[in-house]
Amino acid sequence: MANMKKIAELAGVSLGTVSHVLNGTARVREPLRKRVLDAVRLTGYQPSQLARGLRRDKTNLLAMIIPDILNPFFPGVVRGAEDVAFANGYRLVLCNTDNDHGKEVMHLNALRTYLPSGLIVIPSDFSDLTAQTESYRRAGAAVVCIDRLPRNWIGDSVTINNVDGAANAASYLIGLGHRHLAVITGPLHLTNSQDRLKGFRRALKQAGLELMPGYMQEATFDRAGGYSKTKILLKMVPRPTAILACNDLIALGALLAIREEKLHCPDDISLVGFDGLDLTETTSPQLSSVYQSPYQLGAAAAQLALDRVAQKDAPAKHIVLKTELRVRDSVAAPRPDSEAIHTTPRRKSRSVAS
Amino acid sequence: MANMKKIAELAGVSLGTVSHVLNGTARVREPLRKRVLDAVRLTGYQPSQLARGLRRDKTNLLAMIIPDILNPFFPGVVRGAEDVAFANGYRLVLCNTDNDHGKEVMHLNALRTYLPSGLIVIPSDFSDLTAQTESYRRAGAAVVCIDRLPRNWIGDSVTINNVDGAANAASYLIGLGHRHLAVITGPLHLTNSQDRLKGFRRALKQAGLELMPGYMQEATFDRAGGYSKTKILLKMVPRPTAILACNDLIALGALLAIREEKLHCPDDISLVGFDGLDLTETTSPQLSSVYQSPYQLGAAAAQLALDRVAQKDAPAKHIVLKTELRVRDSVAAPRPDSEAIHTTPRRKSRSVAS
DNA sequence: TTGTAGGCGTTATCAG
DNA sequence: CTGATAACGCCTACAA
Repeated sequence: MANMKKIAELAGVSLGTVSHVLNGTARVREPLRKRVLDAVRLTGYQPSQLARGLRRDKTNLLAMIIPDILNPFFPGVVRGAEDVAFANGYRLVLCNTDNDHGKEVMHLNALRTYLPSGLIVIPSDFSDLTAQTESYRRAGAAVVCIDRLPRNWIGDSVTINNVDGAANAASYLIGLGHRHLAVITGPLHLTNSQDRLKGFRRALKQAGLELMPGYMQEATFDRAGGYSKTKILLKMVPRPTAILACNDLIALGALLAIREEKLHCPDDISLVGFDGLDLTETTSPQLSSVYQSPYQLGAAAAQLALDRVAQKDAPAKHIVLKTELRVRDSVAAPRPDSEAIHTTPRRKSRSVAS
Repeated sequence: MANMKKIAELAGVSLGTVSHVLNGTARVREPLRKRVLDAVRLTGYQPSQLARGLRRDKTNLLAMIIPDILNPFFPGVVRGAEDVAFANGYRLVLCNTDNDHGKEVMHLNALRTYLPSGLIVIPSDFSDLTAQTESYRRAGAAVVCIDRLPRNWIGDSVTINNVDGAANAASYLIGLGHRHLAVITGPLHLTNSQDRLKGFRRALKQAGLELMPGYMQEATFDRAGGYSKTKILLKMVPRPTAILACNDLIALGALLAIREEKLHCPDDISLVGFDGLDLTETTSPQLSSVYQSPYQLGAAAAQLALDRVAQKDAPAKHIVLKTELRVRDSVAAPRPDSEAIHTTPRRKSRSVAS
């Protein structure tokens, strides 16, 4: 490959001049400038990101650490980040942790030696990441945590309003007349799970309802988790008339369990998911869900990281994105016979922002 | 961060010795060796991948170019590649092309300057990539094309047996008694689309059936494509009794169109998808599909790339993975009244490998 | 405005 | 077996 030296020769100028032209780091007289640019075009020269990175102590790479790209929520996040990165001349290095903190630390340590400009992390759990990320910051790299936060996190972050999102969904169900609401949370060591539960609790409290013992089940954020916990819920007496599943995969598992128990959603039991993935549109019944935009989450994170690169010591930013309850066919008023009180049933209402 | 010089000082040896210990490039006497290793442990030293890459003319990065991580087929591919990469100390740089050849070329050119050891590409279309990839090969990087192949591709590749997969599905439908089979292909400038159509045609021919005019529709590989083309198919006279959708998203769109036309799958029309994504299990009816393993595709590609790095001039390898027809609820024998000939209906058969 | 030269952290060559 | 030392390609003072 061509390098700067060759360009310099071809253009009949010195190495420094080539660099100046390329980086606009000094005013170069037009004829020389043109000769350099011509040589660049002629050879298709592109500067070595490696050498440049070595010299500048920073590359145009953005490191991104996520739990698992196979979880349908994350591709959107990655894509959002990649688009913003690409638009600004950055590339994404992607790593999966499988929610394994050990793997996360390995990636964190390994990636640093590529001197990325920024690091976007969806933490594997609530472990403190300060030590690891601090070394990035010392190296001049921006660090942004998204979706959930590690213990003691005070740096930049992008999350969604989990509390309001969940509260909204629960309130909606309560408004339909439900009094026996159950919740299947994600792993409670994740801050987003905690917050969704908090929102659910808040809505119940506001309505003067109690969370019955056993009506709160903690599951993994996947179909299997939703399936098994729903099986438990459906056996309880009294059986809940509505379930808030704290993500869509859990809701999907719940739907399967409900179907398997020969119950009908929404007639026997209402179901609301969280995330609003595409797949909620193709189940039957179509799944109601608290929508959030994974793309926006990733894009905002990448933008925040790039901003931080430019403005090293602005105060930490905490972006909180909105959610939107999308009501579809999986919710209905409870059966009259299953409740003493019966409020007017509403169905097919449109979006309710939170 | 600590660097080799510091380690050398701390261990009281020379720079070269440190390098030798770290890379096993020369036998170093135990006491010295130990002192170096201790210094490394003490400082948490990690070699700069940038400097190393610059010197070696090659990094531990694997570049991966895919159409769109939002398409649910690709995350599996990426994950397979990442796992193999990670296990061998490599990291993945991920880029999306949106099937835009221009964007693809930009990525191709930009990524090269990071000197990745390998490049895994899912081509955006049938454009010739030889020029671009040749420059990778000259730089000593392995190039592997997967899923579909660009024009004139003679290098390493990993694909699936698209022809047999599609033929198998069509034969199965024919075996059920269907005589009016339609196919919705993907974009026909993609080799996988071409091959699936080829397989479909072969099965028809073998059964002495003809592909009726209009029964072959070309769509984009997404829900919208499947939806609109199915609408067309359902209006035809005679209406096809079975549709082979050349990927699952198309099948999903088809299902929606069928539902919207107040028809019933599989009673009125049988439907088979391609890919066997998770979402085929949660539709109703559950979607039959020609399964392939995206994870294996990605993993094989990464492995092939790493093998190639080790064995630069072994002959090009073309790995072809198998598919497996997964029969679920979306297929049935055609209605007796819709066909003169009526073969014995079969349902719920298990997997049929191809 | 342009050229020169030192050095970023490694690896690899070559003496000792 | 160990230690200097010269690149790798680029950026950036600093000198001209």
